[in-house]
Amino acid sequence: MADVAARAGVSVATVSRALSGDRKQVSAPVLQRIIDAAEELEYIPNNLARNMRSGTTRILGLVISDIGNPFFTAVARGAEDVAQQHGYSLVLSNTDENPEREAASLGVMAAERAAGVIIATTNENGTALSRFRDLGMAIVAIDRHIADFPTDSVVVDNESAAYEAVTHLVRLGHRRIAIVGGPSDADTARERQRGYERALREARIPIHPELVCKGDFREASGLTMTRCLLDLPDPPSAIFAVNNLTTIGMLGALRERGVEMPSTVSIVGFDDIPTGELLDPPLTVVQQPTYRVGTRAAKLLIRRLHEPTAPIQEVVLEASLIVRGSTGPFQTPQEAP
Amino acid sequence: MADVAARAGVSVATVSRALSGDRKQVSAPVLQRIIDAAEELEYIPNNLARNMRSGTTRILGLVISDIGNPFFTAVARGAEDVAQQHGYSLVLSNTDENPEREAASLGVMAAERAAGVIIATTNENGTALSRFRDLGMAIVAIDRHIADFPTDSVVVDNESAAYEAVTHLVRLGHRRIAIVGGPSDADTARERQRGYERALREARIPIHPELVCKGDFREASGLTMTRCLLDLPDPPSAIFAVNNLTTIGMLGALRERGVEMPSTVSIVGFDDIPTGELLDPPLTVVQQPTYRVGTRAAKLLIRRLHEPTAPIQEVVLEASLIVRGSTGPFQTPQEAP
DNA sequence: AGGAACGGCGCAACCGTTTGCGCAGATATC
DNA sequence: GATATCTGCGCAAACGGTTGCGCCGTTCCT
Repeated sequence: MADVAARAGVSVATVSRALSGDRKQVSAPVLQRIIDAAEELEYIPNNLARNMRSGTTRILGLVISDIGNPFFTAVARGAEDVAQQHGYSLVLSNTDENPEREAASLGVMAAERAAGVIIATTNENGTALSRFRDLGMAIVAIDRHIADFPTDSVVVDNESAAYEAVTHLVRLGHRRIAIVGGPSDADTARERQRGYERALREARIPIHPELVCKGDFREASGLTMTRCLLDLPDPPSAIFAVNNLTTIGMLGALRERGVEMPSTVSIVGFDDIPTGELLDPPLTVVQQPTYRVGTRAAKLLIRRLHEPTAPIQEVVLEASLIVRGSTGPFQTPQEAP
Repeated sequence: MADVAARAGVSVATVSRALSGDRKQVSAPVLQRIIDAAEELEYIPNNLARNMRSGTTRILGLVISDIGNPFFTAVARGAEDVAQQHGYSLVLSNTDENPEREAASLGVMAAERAAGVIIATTNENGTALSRFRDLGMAIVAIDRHIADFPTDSVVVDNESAAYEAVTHLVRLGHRRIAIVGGPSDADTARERQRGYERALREARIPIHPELVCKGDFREASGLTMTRCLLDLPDPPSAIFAVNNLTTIGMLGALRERGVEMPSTVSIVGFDDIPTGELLDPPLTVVQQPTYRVGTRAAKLLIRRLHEPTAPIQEVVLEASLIVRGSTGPFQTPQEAP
């Protein structure tokens, strides 16, 4: 900047004002000289210095378990799009659901003086999180709420969506409907199970404990839980899988056993998988507005940066049931080939 | 930091040395006092200031077309893993193959004083790129080389992989083998086509121009090109699709026309798709070591940061053909049902 | 015992911007 | 024509660390 100032024959203060401060404070001819000089010198402002002065950056953190999970991939894309539009950068951090890595990530964000973070927390370290809020960092929770304290958040109406999915199965005549669930410490898993239970209750179908499985949202757990269900003396005629990876594991188990969809068993998954409609049969799923989760979260975060005292906002997005080929009318085992 | 210094009864210089400088320059008792003080005050060092002094950051840029593309998702995951291991942060930027957005992204990285960038370039703005190299930013090219100047890079041996894929089809007895290609300004597309041609030439199969299509690596182009091929008076018995999105589009076209794999047409795709083995039939693909592309690129970049004058290194990774169910022996049309 | 070498610490300059304040000259006000 | 107001710009102090240099006290060597 000193070079630019010298070349334009003014002080650095004036250059600063011309390039980023009040343009009204500098006269037209001088402004032009400065712009030309900056151009010729290929001047690139140093954000480090700028940010140090202002005490904050235009960096947003995205702390998630795994960018490889299609859900988070779409979230990341959405968040980055709006961040870029508003002149922010997005830094990515994968935690693999590991609370220590999550805490470390937040530490990095704090050291880097990120303006705020979007986080899908493991919820096992509210203390670490609250420390960073106390530091003045803006926080937006996605997918799951943060246990101990309220923040801006954008979540999906899991209960309604699960209810709708299971009701769809009920209407097709199924009565032995299993749920291949998630970890009970994740509120998303609990909400989806609640939707499952409400749908059955409303249909006056008893809830059989042996049809209610709990896993860890990973592919392997979907595989093993489905095997267990198929080994039951009276296996379910329909299965509801509570997340995308679980669904993929489940499909593996069905293929392994040669079980046919939807004739032998109907399948509905929560959260779409990338090639869901190319599968045979195409998968019936609850489709989450993943991209919009990302965009809304980023918008919420940026809004909070501008209005730190605005009331806390909780955005609930609706998921929608996409009926494709993996669900069909109940057939008694005798009917099946 | 001044607070910590006051509490420990030393100068800020000593605190700095204790916390990040030469630990040997500070005595054990003082060191302990400083560490305790920092702990109690919940001191978080300000990287902005630290970086401003040193003139560089521990931020790595990842500039790609779309994190939603499974190829880049895996690359990002790999890169972030090694970045995190080495204490770097990864900032993400999607360009959608738009040269202007690419240039803008690089501008942001430069302003943010990123230590280096990993980039899959559109190659339409060598000038913008070279400017940033001249600025002293380390650059690692992935997937594609950078047109005008040499840099560290990690690419896949596209030609050999394509050759292997097409040779696989030849060995199965296919002679009318089509290629659903990419844009000719992408060297990955050209290399894959070269592998295709070499395989045919070696098998003494003439190259029919009507079986050589060119698209833009997107799903829609895979769809339309495949339709054209199927409409041919003498349609191909096997198709080689040059990237993952193209393959997905192709599958859509085949399903739409009710064409069966592998009996009517054999399919091999370049670059695996997430649920490739769950499809019916499971897809035969050339599997790229995507995650390793990311890790190697990040390692290369970090190495260069430590040894700026090291000779330029070009890493070529091998892809491998995964034979699954979508390719089978050639059957004359009469044989097919 | 006197000087050299060394270990441990503080002083102060520096990194590149932003911004409050002050100053000079031009313009408006009475 | 003197005073008040405004406009355009420079001076210099921050922001929060790092680091070369120098000072002091101790230990080691002869």
